Amino acid sequence: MQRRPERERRADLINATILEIGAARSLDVTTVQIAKRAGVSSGLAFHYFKDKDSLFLAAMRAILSSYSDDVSRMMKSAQSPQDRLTAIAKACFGASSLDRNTMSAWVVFYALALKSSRAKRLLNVYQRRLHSNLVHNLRPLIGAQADPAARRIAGLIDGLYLRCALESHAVVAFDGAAEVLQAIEAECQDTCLFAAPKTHAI
Amino acid sequence: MQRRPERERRADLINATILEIGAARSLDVTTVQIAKRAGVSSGLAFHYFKDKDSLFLAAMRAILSSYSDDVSRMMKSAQSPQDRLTAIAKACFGASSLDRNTMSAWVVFYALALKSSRAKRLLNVYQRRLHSNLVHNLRPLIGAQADPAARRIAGLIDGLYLRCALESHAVVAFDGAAEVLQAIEAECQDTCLFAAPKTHAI
DNA sequence: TTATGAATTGACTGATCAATCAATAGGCGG
DNA sequence: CCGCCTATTGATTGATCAGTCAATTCATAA
Repeated sequence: MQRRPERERRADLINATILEIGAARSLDVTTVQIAKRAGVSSGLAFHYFKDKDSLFLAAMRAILSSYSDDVSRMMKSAQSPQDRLTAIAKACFGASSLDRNTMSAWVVFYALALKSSRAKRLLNVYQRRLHSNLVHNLRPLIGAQADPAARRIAGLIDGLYLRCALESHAVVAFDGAAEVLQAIEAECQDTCLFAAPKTHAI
Repeated sequence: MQRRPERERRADLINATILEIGAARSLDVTTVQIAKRAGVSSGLAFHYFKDKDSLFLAAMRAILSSYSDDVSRMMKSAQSPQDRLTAIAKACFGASSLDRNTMSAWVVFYALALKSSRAKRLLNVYQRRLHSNLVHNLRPLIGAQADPAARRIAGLIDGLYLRCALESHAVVAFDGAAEVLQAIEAECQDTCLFAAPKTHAI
């Protein structure tokens, strides 16, 4: 019985939840499994989280905020709208987002958002941030077309990510970021203001 | 105890399964619920389907083949590649695909495909057919770029559909087909061979 | 050292549900 | 009308699990 501060225990349990969901590739995981993976008893899981749903939502929040951090970090060093769009695309398909457990959990949480309004609300935060990021950086390039174009780019990101997650291959064979950049370039060709930094060929 | 031929009973049960999954917005539906919705006892469901999984897969197959029929029907009357691409986009966001129960079930089945190899195989059939349809009709327009472009368009369709399914509004506010056509147009602008029939403005 | 309270355990409960199966009902040929 | 076969029923079983709680362990301060 090793004692640790609440902060770390919660983190352990959240992490274990993501790992178990990733391993099972669904929400069909028991609290005993999760607790065991975290190295604690099942009772402790309920000590720190009201119920199983709350634990799932905490795990979802963790994934979304880790993604959010990725985006922020990559945007920091970008100067131009073009660079920032590239940063967004790379963050979506960066190493931490492409972790297999994370990908599976993400898809599972998408499905969860269908029935859980709390999960849906979390997803909406992610979606709105992505859309706003895209619009903000597309507007200098294509003006009023930025909004509908951003909708399409965001949809494309989700769709490609979904397909990645469903691929069984251990390593993903194609570069999602490059695909997204290609699409952005296509969207901008009207006014020809966007030129992809380097990655043209897929 | 009303007797009906096997064919119809199976169809009833499959339909009830989709309705229940749609209502619950998840796979958390009991065989008793499904059977009741189909107007039979739970035992009969197991008489016609080996187990619950088989029933789920049958329902998934029904949705995919209904979508497939939509595409075929709409492609029939199309002559040019442009028209056929338009037909594909419209079929994906046509009335029968946008039925709320069907949309929910579709998303749920996507998640199911993560863990069930049988479900994944069904999804692969759909994905390959869509990709092949797209490539076949893009090639006359953009040649060698058809393949990567088709990957993006297919991803966009999945992503937009996913977002549709997550929208809570009873009626979907935006026209997915128009978005897809707009993206196709953007992909073709290099060579300027594609002009959308009419729907430019979203 | 002892007392206090917080962290941790894991056995237990009550509910749920997939799948089974013996019993019944209905159609159909003889 | 009688048997036979199949469709259909629904009570039952056996397993699973979320969540509870009384008991136990540990850290810390007095």
